[in-house]
Amino acid sequence: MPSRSQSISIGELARRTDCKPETVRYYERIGILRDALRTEGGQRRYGEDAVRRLTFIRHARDFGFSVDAVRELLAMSDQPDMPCQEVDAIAKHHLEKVESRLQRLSVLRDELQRMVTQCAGGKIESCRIIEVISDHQHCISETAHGGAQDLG
Amino acid sequence: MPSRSQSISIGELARRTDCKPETVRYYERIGILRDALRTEGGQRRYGEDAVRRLTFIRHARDFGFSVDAVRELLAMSDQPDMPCQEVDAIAKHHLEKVESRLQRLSVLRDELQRMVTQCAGGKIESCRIIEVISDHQHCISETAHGGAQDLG
DNA sequence: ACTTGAAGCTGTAGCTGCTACAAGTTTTAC
DNA sequence: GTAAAACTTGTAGCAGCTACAGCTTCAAGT
Repeated sequence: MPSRSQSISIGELARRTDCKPETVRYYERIGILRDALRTEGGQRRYGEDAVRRLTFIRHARDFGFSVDAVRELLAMSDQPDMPCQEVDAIAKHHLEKVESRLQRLSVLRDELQRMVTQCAGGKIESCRIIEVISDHQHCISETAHGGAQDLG
Repeated sequence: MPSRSQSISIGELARRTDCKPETVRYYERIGILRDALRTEGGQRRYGEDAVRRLTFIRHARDFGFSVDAVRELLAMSDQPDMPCQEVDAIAKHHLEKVESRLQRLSVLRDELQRMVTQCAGGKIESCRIIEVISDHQHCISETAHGGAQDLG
């Protein structure tokens, strides 16, 4: 059983784990945070265990693990006696994805760098950037770059 | 005026630009592809100009430009007499985003690499990976890694 | 000319991972 | 006791497509 004192409000939990109350409710809805205890008036109250669990979730998300991966990691961390091969596999798989993304992004960077430096600053008609986008022939790599979504 | 022969079907257009008919319709709906001519029966028919425009769009997307950026780039490429400063600005801005993303991803890779290599392969209880995710103290960088979404 | 099957049409819902309302209720502090 | 802050649920929105369902049209073969 978790700690006796279930006195943390959703707002405080959010503050302590650097996220928003909406996100906490979202995690509850999709089932990676357990349903919270409620006050008589129906508000959620949490204990320290929830802080730990949510910290884990947020941290794993920071590492770029998908919510599904986080779900698996959580399930595993709830089974401390099991061997950690699967944890290892998930992490390695993720690492591979990060590495391949890194590869593609750096090709992209080179391509962009090249096209920016080659722009002579004249008319659009003769702009190197527009030219390169118009015609893949101008690219270094023959294959698609694979996009670069979510660069926020 | 574009070419006289508007005889390319949406499927063929999609094939020639390496995307799907749904995507073409989507681009039309959001207004970056002009409304196509229609057969009597209501099917879309395109000319070579549409192939060029869609190629531009897809290629710009491959470079990671957002749809909004693509919209601006298209508007500019339609004005060949204008100076290309703005094109340049968009590309540079994008390059910066790619570079900062690269930075963060490589920090992430190092972190992941470290945690994978340190995993001794025992029980979850003592698994380095779970440990690191649980406690940010174990990380090299003090700040958040910023996520690594969409690594597909 | 007729049939068949592929390809097209519209409209809507789904994906990820939240975020942002609106309209009402509860808690907290004074 | 009251006012403000924080909470509640439910729903819709973001990007950039993708995937249906249920129907229509087109192109090719006979």
